[in-house]
Amino acid sequence: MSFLTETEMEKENGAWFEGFQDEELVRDLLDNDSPFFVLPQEMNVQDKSNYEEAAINRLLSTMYSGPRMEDIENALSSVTNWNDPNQSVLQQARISMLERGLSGKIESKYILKIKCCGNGMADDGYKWRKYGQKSIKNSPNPRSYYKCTNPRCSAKKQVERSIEDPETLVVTYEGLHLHFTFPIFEAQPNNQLPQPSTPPIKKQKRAILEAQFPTEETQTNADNIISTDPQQQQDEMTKPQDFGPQGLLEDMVPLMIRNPTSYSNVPSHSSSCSSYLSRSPPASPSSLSWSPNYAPCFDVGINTGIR
DNA sequence: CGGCTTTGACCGGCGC
DNA sequence: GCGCCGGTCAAAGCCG
Repeated sequence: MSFLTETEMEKENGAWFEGFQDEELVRDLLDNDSPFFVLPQEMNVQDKSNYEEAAINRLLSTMYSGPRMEDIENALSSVTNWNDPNQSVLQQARISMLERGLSGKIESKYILKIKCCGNGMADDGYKWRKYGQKSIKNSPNPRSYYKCTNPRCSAKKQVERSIEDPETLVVTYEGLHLHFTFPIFEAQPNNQLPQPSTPPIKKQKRAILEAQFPTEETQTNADNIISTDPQQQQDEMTKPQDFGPQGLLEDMVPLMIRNPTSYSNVPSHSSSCSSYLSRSPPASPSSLSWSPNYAPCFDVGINTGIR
């Protein structure tokens, strides 16, 4: 694929949007603020194919439900270098990603086999809601179906006990934790601010979300979202941790990993979806230690074989 | 009483 | 076309 100029890129993007049901996700992929397009620094831009592949693989592994701690830290600790020539390669990676058909069309699923630890229930950092259970043919164990409780997220997982080893749970993740992809309100380097004619994408997402889940509070704040006050815009864009009053707890998770000390400053109760936030926080400060040691103890949300 | 789980019904895809 | 199977829905029940 040939490189595109910025204008051509926007033109192409417009065409893609028409074909994607989840325009929001596409916007994420095209958003230079997305922490999931952090490229391996050791790679050379000359090696485009590997570079692109690495970027895609990184994105996939991070956006799926079970990000590794290093992925999270690397992604969140990096800031896009707008002068980096690698950015053009980055765009190519995004294009490839889109061409492969993300938006719920990723071919492969993420399958984890987890040795469960007794009857203990662990927590993978996300809150799931069980929506079904089925007996599977040729399997003595039923399969449970879970959806992410975040209303903006379409991530799902299936959990079933391994036939070979009853103590092993097979967790199949499907879909993306989309809410995890835009938690950062990072001030752009060089004090670059978006043109007033192009409001911040993340604010657009808020507007979209709030249109779907309007509340008295969010409706009140809607004025802020569409505000054209330049000073206000600048304030919003330069606040590094501006989640806005509608920030969901899960939005805060990556940020807290990155900057735990600021956690206490985060609004503790305000959401465009009360039913979601009324649940226990999926990542309380104590559970934020997404360390490799913690990872094996997933909350598979399945009763230990006895129903 | 609200949120969550359970569980049977329903639906669509696929193979015969 | 039909039946099987896996995935989803939604009403009812349970629980804190």
